[in-house]
Amino acid sequence: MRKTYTISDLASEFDVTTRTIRFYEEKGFLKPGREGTRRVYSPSDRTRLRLILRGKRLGLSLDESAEIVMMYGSPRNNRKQLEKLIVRIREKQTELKSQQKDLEFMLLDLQEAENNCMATLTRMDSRKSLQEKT
Amino acid sequence: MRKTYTISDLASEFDVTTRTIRFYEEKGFLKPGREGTRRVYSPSDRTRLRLILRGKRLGLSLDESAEIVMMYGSPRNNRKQLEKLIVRIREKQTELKSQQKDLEFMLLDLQEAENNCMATLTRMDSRKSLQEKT
DNA sequence: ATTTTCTTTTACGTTAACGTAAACGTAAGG
DNA sequence: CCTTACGTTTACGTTAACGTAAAAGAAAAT
Repeated sequence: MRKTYTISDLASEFDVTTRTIRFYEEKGFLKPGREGTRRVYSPSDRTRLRLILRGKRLGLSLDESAEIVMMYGSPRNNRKQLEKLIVRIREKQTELKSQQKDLEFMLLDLQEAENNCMATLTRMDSRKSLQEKT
Repeated sequence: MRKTYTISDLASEFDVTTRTIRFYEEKGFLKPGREGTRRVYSPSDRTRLRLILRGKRLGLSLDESAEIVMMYGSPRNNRKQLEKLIVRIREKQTELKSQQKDLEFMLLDLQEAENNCMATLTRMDSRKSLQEKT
């Protein structure tokens, strides 16, 4: 028997509100089953949610996130569409790689900032220990 | 003589509107000089803008971006504040490194998606060439 | 049985990050 | 001098991504 999840299972697992999950459904990013009136989420629903949230953490809009999720879920049949999809995938890869660069530079800047702080602290310490010697 | 920039210099260089730049000033992230009524931007203003926009590309809010910019601009005098700053810097570094992980995984997923697409295309090709042989 | 806990739908409210427009000043070019 | 281009402030509008509240049903706990 396949595992399923309630809406609050997912909400607490991913630390979002149920409102958020319902909102994603409204927008068409999730299509859970129903048990009577209650929503029932499959493992694949769960994966989709996880991927959408990952996209969000990277600063993508919901639409962008959802597009990417579609990308790895869709075994297109039509050749034209497949070729278009490949183009979009490569565009996204390029964007993300440029974002990687931004991240690296920001980390370098932060490292430098930290070093400066540490150096200042060290200078304060050495001055203090000099004073103690008097 | 130090170089300066007009608001539209910066707007066109970084591909944002002048409204955006004035908005950042309203929020206190930029404090350009004035020449009469006109805004005059220094190289350091320009750098701040550049860094804020880089933060935005990474999905940070303006406040978060601005906080980071403050981090590498501020030679604090007070020891307590310096220690706090170092803590914040390390927190940010941790966040960004986790974001790096997300990025890597998303790139891997996209690579896999691309491979699948290519494989499908290849299969379509081979079937086509078989048909041509009949 | 009833209180609490979870769920549902519907709908209005909120915040960030600008967009857009009005109404006006100024400076340079023809 | 007039137009054209760029600048200013003020203020209302917009979109995304939910938050929040109301009103009601169902199930689990006491």
